[in-house]
Amino acid sequence: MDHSDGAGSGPSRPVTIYDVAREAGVATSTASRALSNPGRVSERTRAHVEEVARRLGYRPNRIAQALPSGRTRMLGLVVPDIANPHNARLIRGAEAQAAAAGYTLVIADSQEQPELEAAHVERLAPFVDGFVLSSRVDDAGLHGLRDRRPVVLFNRTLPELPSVCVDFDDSGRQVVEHLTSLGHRTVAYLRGPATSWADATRRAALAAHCRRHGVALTLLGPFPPTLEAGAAAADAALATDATAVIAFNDLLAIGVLQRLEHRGVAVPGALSVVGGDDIFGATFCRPPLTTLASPADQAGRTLVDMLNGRIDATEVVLPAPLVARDSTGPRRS
Amino acid sequence: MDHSDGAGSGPSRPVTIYDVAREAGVATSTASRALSNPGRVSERTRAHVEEVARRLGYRPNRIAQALPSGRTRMLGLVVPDIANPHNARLIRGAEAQAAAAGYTLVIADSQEQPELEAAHVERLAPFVDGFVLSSRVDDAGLHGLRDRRPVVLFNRTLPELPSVCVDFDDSGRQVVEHLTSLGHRTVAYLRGPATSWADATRRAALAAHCRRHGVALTLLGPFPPTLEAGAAAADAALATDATAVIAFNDLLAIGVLQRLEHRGVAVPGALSVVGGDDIFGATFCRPPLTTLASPADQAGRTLVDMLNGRIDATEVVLPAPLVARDSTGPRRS
DNA sequence: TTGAAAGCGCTAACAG
DNA sequence: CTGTTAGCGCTTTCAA
Repeated sequence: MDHSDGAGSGPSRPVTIYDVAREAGVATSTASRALSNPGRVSERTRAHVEEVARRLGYRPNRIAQALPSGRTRMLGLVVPDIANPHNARLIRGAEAQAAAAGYTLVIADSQEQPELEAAHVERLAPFVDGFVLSSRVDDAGLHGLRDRRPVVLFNRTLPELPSVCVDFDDSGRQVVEHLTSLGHRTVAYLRGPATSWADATRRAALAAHCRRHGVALTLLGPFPPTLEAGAAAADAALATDATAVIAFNDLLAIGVLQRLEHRGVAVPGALSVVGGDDIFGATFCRPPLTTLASPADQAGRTLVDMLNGRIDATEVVLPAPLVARDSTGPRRS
Repeated sequence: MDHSDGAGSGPSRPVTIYDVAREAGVATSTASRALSNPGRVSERTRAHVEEVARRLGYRPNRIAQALPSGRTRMLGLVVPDIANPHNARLIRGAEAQAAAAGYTLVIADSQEQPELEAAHVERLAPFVDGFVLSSRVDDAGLHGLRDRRPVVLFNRTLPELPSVCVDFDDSGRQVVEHLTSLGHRTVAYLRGPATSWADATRRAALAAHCRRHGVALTLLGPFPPTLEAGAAAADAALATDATAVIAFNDLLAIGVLQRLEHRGVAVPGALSVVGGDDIFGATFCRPPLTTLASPADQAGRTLVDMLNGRIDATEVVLPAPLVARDSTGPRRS
């Protein structure tokens, strides 16, 4: 099928606003106003220009629009691991809200590497109006970026930067109380990446609540937050006298579960295991994982709203209720 | 034109190539050449301009660069479900190869909705030099897009469009032979989305191989390719006399496994289950899932190479070997 | 209400 | 090898 308009004369160039203006018999500025700034032009003209534009199949060149204004109506979202279902929820939430506001969300995966994250941000920056970051970059790097583009942070706080975080303190309390109610007095925390603000915060909250409840807390790691790292993490935990372990996230926790099964350690009989974000898999691993229901989708929506200035709060904290499944149980006697 | 910088008055505008040229005492075109077209300028000048650019902190305005050339060095990748770990592998592969070629990959999630996919493509098109699509859009829609931007397809073929597909025929053969070798003679296929080319192709391959081996094949569905849909799919399968079921993908297969356990149906004792893409979760669901090792990461790399013209093959077919785990076993007697 | 014209920052002819 | 200049397509003053 031939969609060209100039009777078979070469590949037809895209229709510009000049074509529309000429065809409609008005100035380009009038055409521009009619199309994108209705109200500053007579109704008759507007309708006419619009009709012509439609007839010609005119599509504004977004790049050209962006050049003078500097605005592209695109938002960047960088996650540390796109294979982690937890981030999929963040993405879904952010994307829905971005679309609702007429923005396009572009997603990038930093694979837990701060350098890769920085590279992505560097590349995307010229094309986006702002960033949602689930970041592994250090504070200085984040501050540097802020001068270029507006930034909002997921699960991380930094002075001057808006953020949405899980309530690590309260969820830490829930976990510790859950474990103490089951009789546990010796607990190990399996750390996530050293560059993770969430890990540091979670760890601190856990430490505080353990102290308050007279629970001994052992810190193990850091470990990569992956299924594979679960083996080493499980072995490390078994080398302590902990009767329960809390993992940085579900990926690590499920990996731990696999290793424990492999080593013949009963869960929760011999060891209780707690995860961190209630991902896909937490319901069907063996045993189903006790974890925290991280509200990543809502976080995504809220972050985009903040970036667009539709919410002017600067530090939003979202609850992450404990979901008790079968990987935790009474302390072995 | 006023390109002055006005010594310290107000928020410093970004430094442009004009600033660099003036500071270096050369023409803008010389500065441009020195920076982006080395070789057509004297070594001395090049070095000098580069030094000045660095000192001033010059960063080319990508939007401005893209306006005349129409090229942004960005590639779009749209997947039907970003929460499906299978797609995460596709993304990883594509991203790595894009980065290696100096491209930025922007990712979008169509949530299995053709309309949403079309909307994403529409929005991204002005900003990307081409698309990798794991598409649910119909053939006509795809052809329309092709006139706008280069497109390559994952797990779908269409005349005139380059594609990378899993070898559905051979993987179908492997599955059928695996099941017949276990004594199965009555098999059900749990369909995926009606808009999925992969589903249609897989189904056809399965049908052909079943016929060849004298196996009765029942088609059930279509079902959404989700964990949740697994319940209905399992129930439908149990209502037939099939002794083995093949699911469109692992998400659905794992959902089936959950439902079967819930209903007290032994796997593989009473029913064997086969998945489709070997995702995260396939190793630790109960029982571990027999499935096909879909080479999504390699597909991602190859697709990007095709888009960049680094590979000029037009239809690449990748093998997806059967991975036999514990969800398949001898037919119940 | 409409038109003319000046840029947005960069690249690419075309001269010199 | 380097400088001058004309756009890329659009928005936006500034006049009329």
